[in-house]
Amino acid sequence: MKRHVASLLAQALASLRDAGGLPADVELPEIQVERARDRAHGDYAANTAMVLAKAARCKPRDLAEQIRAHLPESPSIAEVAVAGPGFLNFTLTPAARHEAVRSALREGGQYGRSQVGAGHRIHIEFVSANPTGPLHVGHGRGAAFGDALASVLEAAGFQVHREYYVNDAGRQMDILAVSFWLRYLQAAGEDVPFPAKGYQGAYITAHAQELLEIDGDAHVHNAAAIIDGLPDEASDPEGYLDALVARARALLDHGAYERVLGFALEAILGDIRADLDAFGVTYHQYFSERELADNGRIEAAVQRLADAGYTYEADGALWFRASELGDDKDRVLRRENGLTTYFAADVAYHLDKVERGFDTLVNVWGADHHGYVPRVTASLQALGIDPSCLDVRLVQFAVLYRGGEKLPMSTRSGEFVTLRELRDEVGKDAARFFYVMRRSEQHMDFDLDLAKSESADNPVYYCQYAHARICSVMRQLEERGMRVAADPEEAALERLDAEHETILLDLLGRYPEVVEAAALSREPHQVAQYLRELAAAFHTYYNAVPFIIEDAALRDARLTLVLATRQVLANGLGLLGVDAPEAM
RNA sequence: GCGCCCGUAGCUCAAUCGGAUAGAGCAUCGGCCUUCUAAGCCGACGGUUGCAGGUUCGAGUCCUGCCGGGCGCGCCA
Repeated sequence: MKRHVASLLAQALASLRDAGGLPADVELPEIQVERARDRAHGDYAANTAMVLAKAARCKPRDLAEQIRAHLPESPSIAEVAVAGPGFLNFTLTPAARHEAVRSALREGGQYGRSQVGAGHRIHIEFVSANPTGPLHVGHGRGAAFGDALASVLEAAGFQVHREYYVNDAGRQMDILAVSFWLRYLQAAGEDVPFPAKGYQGAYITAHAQELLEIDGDAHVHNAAAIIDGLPDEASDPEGYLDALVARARALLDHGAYERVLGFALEAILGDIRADLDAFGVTYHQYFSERELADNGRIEAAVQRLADAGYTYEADGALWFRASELGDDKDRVLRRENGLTTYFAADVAYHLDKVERGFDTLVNVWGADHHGYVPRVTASLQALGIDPSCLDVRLVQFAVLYRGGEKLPMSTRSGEFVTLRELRDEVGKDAARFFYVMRRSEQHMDFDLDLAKSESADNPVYYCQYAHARICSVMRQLEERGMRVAADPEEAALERLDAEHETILLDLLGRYPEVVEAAALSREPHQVAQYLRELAAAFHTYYNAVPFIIEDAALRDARLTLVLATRQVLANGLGLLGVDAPEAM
């Protein structure tokens, strides 16, 4: 409908220009049509006349009048008015308003979906937490946001690929393997000390026990052979850890080291997948950094940067000239010890995404990674790729509150709330809705007590209750031996003239525009905001007007409206990964 | 010190590419269940959009400078 109005305006401008009402050389602006914020301003408003007034050397309101006079007739538009400083306000005909209800019921789960993104292939990478421990609440917002955004993009017709980048290479994997092995040895009865810098979590101990049950004592070495000759841990904890890794590699031969590492990785990644699954988050692909390295893709990417003339050697390392492309400083690609950096892998990863044919790359990152954006952008540019294809969505952390108290969050001390604990406490639906309710760049306070509360204060229940209430109305209807006339096309929607009904009709018609806007601006919170508004409009209507009444035609009209509302609630909640229950 | 994000009602947050009188919820106060779920509804109160300039028909939104909060500034990932 919005596009329809825009096209009417475009025709009017062309016709006005042909008639000499506009200078022939004037450049016609992009037509901007927006939903009127105020009902008194009709349904749609256009600022065309104000934008064009200066170039046309004409007063905005006069120009608006001329445009209005040249607007073609439309069966959807009841009235066009010039208002304020020069707005053109369009009011829809009742029939056009009713179309939303009929479309929602005709299209069902498809209502609100569009094709604006057709032809585009979007790669969206989110969460990508290191596979060294369980997901915590810091990852939760990225998960909820990324998944909802992917769904919203799909609804707008984009072809979306959801991916999790697994950092399963490098030193942290060695530390994981050693931590895991030591816990395994302890489970087997060996008295080995556990390093302070190892991964301390109980999840390691639990999975190490599983390895012992499966592989038996195949990887057991006595404690003395492991510790003898290692440097002093207290004076150099990192060096101690590296020596421990070297010792483990030496003792665990014939692939045993890889076995332990692989087992640890699979176990932890399995936990992460299970958590995400229970959170309603799914991926098309888990992309392994190690495979990238094993396939020579990292070396190839580094070589491409070198070929492009963007590298140099200094201090024994290979550097990328990031500072020539907008970054603060140059960045190391290959260290003095010959190993490539995490950044080098990331260059290769982004190059790989582009080579897989995606025209847009969306990265959902924690806000603490923002300093990393310029160097990735620079690398794309150096590789001859237009960096505007990359959109990094920075997600701010949410601070959890319980009983008015801020919950401590520190990864270092292991004092973090896991995503699983959050889900156990407030449920998947509340967690997901709360996370996407706010703009991702906005710092957020997450009130656990509120998310748990079964009250009107809780926006999740508020929206879900609206859906459940409609289901309840339908059950009541059936109990009284009535049904809604089967064909919504036949419903006498012209009987819906109460203010509450007009508001609801209006909101239902807006839904496709909300989804489209949320997709194009990549802001899924717009859907959450809309759903609260829709639920509020429904609850108001419910309290003001009885649905199950004697007048069959009016009853059918109202119930048809209500059924369409239920459909839109379900569709919108679905995009956010929140269930739409039939009863509370 | 430099860079990025944020600052909107007492609190948590919205505000459609720069659009018309800045909106919700909570809290506070006052109403509404014999009637489709009160997990709901109605009303009242509440604002110099951190401060000062600038850009223009029009600024919460864009630019500059301050103030305040968060994050980042490794041959870690």
